[in-house]
Amino acid sequence: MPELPEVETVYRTLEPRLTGRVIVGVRFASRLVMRDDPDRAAAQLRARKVTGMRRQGKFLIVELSGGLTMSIHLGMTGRLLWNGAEGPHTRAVFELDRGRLVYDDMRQFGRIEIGAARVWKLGPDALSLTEDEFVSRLAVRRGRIKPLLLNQTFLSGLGNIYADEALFRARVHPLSPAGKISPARARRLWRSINEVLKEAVAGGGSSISDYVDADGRKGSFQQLHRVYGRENKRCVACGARIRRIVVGQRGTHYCPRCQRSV
DNA sequence: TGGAATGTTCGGCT
DNA sequence: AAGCCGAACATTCC
Repeated sequence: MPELPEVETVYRTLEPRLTGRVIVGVRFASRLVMRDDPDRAAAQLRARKVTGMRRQGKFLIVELSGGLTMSIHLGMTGRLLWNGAEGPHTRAVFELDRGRLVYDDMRQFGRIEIGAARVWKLGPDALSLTEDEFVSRLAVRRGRIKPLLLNQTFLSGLGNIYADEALFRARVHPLSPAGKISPARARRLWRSINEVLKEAVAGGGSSISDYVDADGRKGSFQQLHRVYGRENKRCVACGARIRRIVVGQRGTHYCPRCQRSV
């Protein structure tokens, strides 16, 4: 479900509802999603006020009174639903003084943690990194560009969909050695990343299978994907067949005619 | 039945 | 050290 645009959309729909609310009760229903002692974690959260919220990469960070922080990663199928109904995959419920927040996660790859330990390890957010910074960080890298874009310590927020979409827009082959991409093309890639992320946020994210925002609404950006999920379809730019290969164990979609700079 | 799915982490190897 | 690979995590869908 969640790459930067989807998490940003959840953030935007949730932040106005959550800020200022007081947590009156917490229930964790999964030891996978909450790895610490769930009773202890619930006790730590209870009676705290939400003082603010932010997003870094694919993490949502909830700031609480008393200096406590809770970080939430939606994994692959996590959903945060404002006043949502509980279902078979509900893994946590936060009761607030007004309203409730339901965390639903079919595959349970998501995590809710007290503190922000994993957030400190992230690289710069994909939407806050400057063009010059991106180009210089890229130049010293040895590996291939696609796995690098998915590496959250290099850049945080990009996932499989937007990595493929950004590479297509910049006409960069996913197997290109990152350090050998010319500065001009690296700048174009930075602009493509920014462009596709901002357009996706404007479209409310991509709903491939089950992503919805905190109000249960689907995104629309999947309709504008140019390569992701379009294997064997015509390239929107040149008409060639979109190809799917596996890179770093992830399905990777690209146009063999447009993306030649290996 | 096998494979794939918007993600991350860990161990092993070079 | 960096980077690559495979496996693992859990569940559903085609």
